Amino acid sequence: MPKDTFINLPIEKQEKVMRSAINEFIKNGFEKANVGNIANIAGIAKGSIYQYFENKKELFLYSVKWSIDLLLNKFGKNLVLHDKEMDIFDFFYHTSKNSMEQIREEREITIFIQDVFLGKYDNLTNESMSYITNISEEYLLNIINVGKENGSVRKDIDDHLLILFITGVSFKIKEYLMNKARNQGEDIIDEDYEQYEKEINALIELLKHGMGGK
Amino acid sequence: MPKDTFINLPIEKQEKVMRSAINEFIKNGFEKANVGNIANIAGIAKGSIYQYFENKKELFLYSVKWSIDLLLNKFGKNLVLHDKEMDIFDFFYHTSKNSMEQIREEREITIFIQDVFLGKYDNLTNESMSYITNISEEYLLNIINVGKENGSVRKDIDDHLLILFITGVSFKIKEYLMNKARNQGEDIIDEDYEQYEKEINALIELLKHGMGGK
Amino acid sequence: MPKDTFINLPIEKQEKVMRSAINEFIKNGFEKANVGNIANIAGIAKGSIYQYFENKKELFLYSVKWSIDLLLNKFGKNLVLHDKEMDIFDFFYHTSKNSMEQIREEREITIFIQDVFLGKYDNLTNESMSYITNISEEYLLNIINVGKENGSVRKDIDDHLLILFITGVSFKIKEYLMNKARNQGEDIIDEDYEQYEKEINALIELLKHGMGGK
Amino acid sequence: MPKDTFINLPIEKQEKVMRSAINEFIKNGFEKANVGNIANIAGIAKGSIYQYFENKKELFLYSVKWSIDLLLNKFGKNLVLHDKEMDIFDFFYHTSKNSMEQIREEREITIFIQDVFLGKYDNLTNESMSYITNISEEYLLNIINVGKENGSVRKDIDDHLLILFITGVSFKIKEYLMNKARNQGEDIIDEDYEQYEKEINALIELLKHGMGGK
DNA sequence: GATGAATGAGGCTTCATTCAT
DNA sequence: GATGAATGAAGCCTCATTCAT
Repeated sequence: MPKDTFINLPIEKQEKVMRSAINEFIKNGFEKANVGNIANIAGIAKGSIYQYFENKKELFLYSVKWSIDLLLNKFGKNLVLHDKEMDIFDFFYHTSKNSMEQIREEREITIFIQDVFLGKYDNLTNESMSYITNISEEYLLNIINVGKENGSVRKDIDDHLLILFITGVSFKIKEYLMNKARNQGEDIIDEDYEQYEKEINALIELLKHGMGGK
Repeated sequence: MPKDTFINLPIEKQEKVMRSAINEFIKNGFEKANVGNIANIAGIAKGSIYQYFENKKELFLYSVKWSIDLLLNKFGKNLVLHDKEMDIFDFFYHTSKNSMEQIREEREITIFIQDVFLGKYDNLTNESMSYITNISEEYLLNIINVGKENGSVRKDIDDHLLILFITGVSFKIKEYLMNKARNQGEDIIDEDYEQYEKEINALIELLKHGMGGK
Repeated sequence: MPKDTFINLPIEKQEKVMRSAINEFIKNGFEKANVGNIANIAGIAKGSIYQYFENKKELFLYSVKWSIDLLLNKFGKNLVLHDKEMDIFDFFYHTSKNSMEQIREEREITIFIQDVFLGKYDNLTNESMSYITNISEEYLLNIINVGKENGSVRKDIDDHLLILFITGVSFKIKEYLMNKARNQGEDIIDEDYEQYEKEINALIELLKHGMGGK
Repeated sequence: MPKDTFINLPIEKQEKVMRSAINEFIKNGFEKANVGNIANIAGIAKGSIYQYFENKKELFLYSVKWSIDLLLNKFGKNLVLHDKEMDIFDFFYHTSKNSMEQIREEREITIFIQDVFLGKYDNLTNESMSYITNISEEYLLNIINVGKENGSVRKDIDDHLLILFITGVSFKIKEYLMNKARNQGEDIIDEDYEQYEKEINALIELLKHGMGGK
C-alpha cells in the first residue's frame, strides 16, 4: 500500500520512518499526529512522506501492517503449537512469556498494536482490520480444538465462548503488563519479571480451574 | 466542573446538551468532534457551549461524569451486594442481566462509557479518570472479599489477580454485547436475549470452574 | 450560492469583499488568486471568507454572478430596444457608447466579465455559465429580427451567422476599448472619447455596408 | 530558448515532449499543468525537463513558439498572397479552408494557439507575445493594402479599423470551428465540411457587403 | 444570558525545482 | 546526459474560541 518509492528505500530507512510514525501515533492519536513531526524525527523532509504514502491515513494503515509483520517475524515462531500432546495451559504459559519478551524488546510497537486491537483508531481500522481479528480467532480455535482432543480442555462449552473467555483474560494480562511498560519506560528489572511470572502462573491456574471456592 | 450557567439550566436542556455531546464524541472521537454540531443538535447556539463550559475538553470530561452518574442512578442500585450470603456468581449473573438492560435502554451512553474505559480518549481521561478505576476496583474487592468469606471464592489467589481475571472476562462479555448493540442498532429482540442469557451463564460457569478438562 | 452569513452582511461590506475578490482574480487568475489577499484587502479575516463561501471556487462563481448583476443594474436599462422602428445600427451606436461608460465607471468589473466571456477561467465557468451565452444570443436574435422586420437588416442571411458576425465585431470593439482601459488605468480623457466615437461609427458603418470596394 | 540539451535531441523526441506539454497546458492551464505528467506522457524523466528548459514557464513559452512554427511550416505557405490582382475575399476564402484543414490535422496545437491568442495565459505571454500580434497585424495590413490598390477594398476606412473588423469576424469564425472541434473530437465528417463551407461563404459575403438591408 | 459572526492559528497536501547517482 | 527521489515553500481550509450585539 505504500508507493514503490518507499518499498525501494533501504530497510533501515523504512524502519526509521515507520518507528517515527508509530511513536507519533501512540503519543498523539491519529488526528493530532503531526506529519511534520514524523518526518523530522525520521530525519526526512515532510514532502518525502508524501512520496512514500498517499496520505496520513495510508501511513497509519501501513504502520499497523508493518508492526504486525514485525512482531510476527520476531516473536511469531513461538506462537505455533507444535506438539499435539502439549497441555494447552503450558502453551499459554509460553506465549505469555513470549509477550513479556515482546514488550521488553519492542515496547512502542507492542503498545501501538495493542491500542489498535483495543479499538482506539476504530474509524481507521475497522474496515481494513477485521481480517486480522479473524486470523487470531482461527488461531485460537485451532488451539482449543487441540486441547479438546487431548483432554486438556473441557468439551461441554461452545468454542466461541471459550475464545471469549481466553481472550478476555489474556487481554487483561497483556494490558496489565503493558500498563507497567507504559509507565515504567525501559527499565523493567529482573525482579519485576519474577513477580510477573508468578502472576501469570496464577492467572493460568484461574483459566484452568476457575475462581470458584472448594 | 461546568459553569453555573449550565447548572442553572432546566434539567431537560442540560440533558439535551449532554446527549448531543456524547453522540458527537462516539461518532467522531474527541479531536474531530465538532462543537458546532453539538450545539446544533442540542438546539442551542455555538457560543452558548462556551457559556456553559470552559472549552471542548471540559465539555468532554463532564460528559463522562454525567454519563457515569446517569448510569449509576438508573442502574446502579442493582450493583450493590446486599446479601452477604449470596453466591457471588449469582451476583455476577444479576449484574450481567443488568448490563443487558443498560445497553437496551441507554445504548449511546453505555457505548460512550465503555469507550472511555477501553482507553480511547486516553490522553483526556488518564489524569482525571484514574479515580474511577479505583472506585470500581474497590467495588470488586469488596465483592471478592464477601465471596472469600462465604466460601464461594477460593482463597489461595491474590485479590489483585482475581480482579484482573474478573474484569478481563466481564469486559469481554460487555464488549461482546456491545458490539451486537453497535451493529444492530435499536432492534434487539427477545429471542436474542434468551441466547445471550445462555451464553452469560456459560461464561460464569467458566469463571467459576475454569476451562480445564476432567 | 454564498451562505446566508454573506447575504446578511451590509451591502457595502458585501461589495468590498466582491470587489477585492474580482481584483485578485483579474490580477492573478483563479489558481494563483490568494484567498488571504482577498480577505486582507477586503479588510476581513481569512476565515471569514469561508463563513461566506464554501470554497474559493464558489467565491469565484459568485463573483461572476455579482458582476453581471451589477452591470445589468447599472447599465442594463440602455440595452433594451424599445422602439421597433429604430434603425438597429443606431441602436448599436448607443450600446457602444454604453460600453464606454461601463468601462469608464466600472473598469475592473467590466474587464473581469470580459475575461470570463473570452474563456479564461473556462474550466470553472463552462458548466454554470453556458446559460449566460444563451441569454445573450437570444437577446441579439431579438434585435436581428426587429431589424429584419423594419428593413434595416438584409434578410438573405441566416440569423445564426448574423449573430456570429455581430458578436465578432462587437467583441473586437470591446476588446479594443478594454485594452486601452487595461493599460491606461483610470485616466481616459475626453479627447480619447471623441476619438473612440469616430472609430465606433466607422466600425458600425462596416457592419452595415461591409468593407468591399465600390 | 530551450537549452542545447533539448536542441540536440532527435526531432521526434523533441516533438513528443512538446506535444505532451501542449496537451497538458490545454487540459489544465498553466498553473495546474503538472511537469510530472508532461514528462510521463513524453516518456522521459521529470528531471530531464529541467535539463531541457530552465523552468515551467520557459517550457510553456517554447511550446507557443514551437506550435506557431509548426503551423506556419505545415499550413503557412497558403497564407501568402501571391497574386496582387487576387480579390482579397477570395483570399479569405482560401485561408478559411486552410484553417479547417489545420483544425482537422492538428487539433491540439490549433486549439492551444487559439487559447494563447484569446488571452488565456495572459500573464505569461503578454511580454513575449506582443511581437506576434505585430507580425499578424502587419500581415493583414499588407493584404488590406493590396486590396485597396486593386479595388477590392473600400478606401475610406482607416486601415487600423479594417484590421479590427477583419480579425473580429475571422476570430469568431475560427472560434466557431474550434468549438465544434473541441466538442466533436476527431470525427468531423465530410458532410460537416460542406456545411462549414456554406457558412464561411456567407460570412465573407457579410465582410464584403455588410449586413445592412436594401 | 444567548446568539452567531469573526478570528486566525495550525495542518495536510501539492508540486516545481534541486540533487545525488 | 538521464533519472527519479528529496526538498520545502506555499496555500486552502477547518474549527475552537472570542466578541459584539
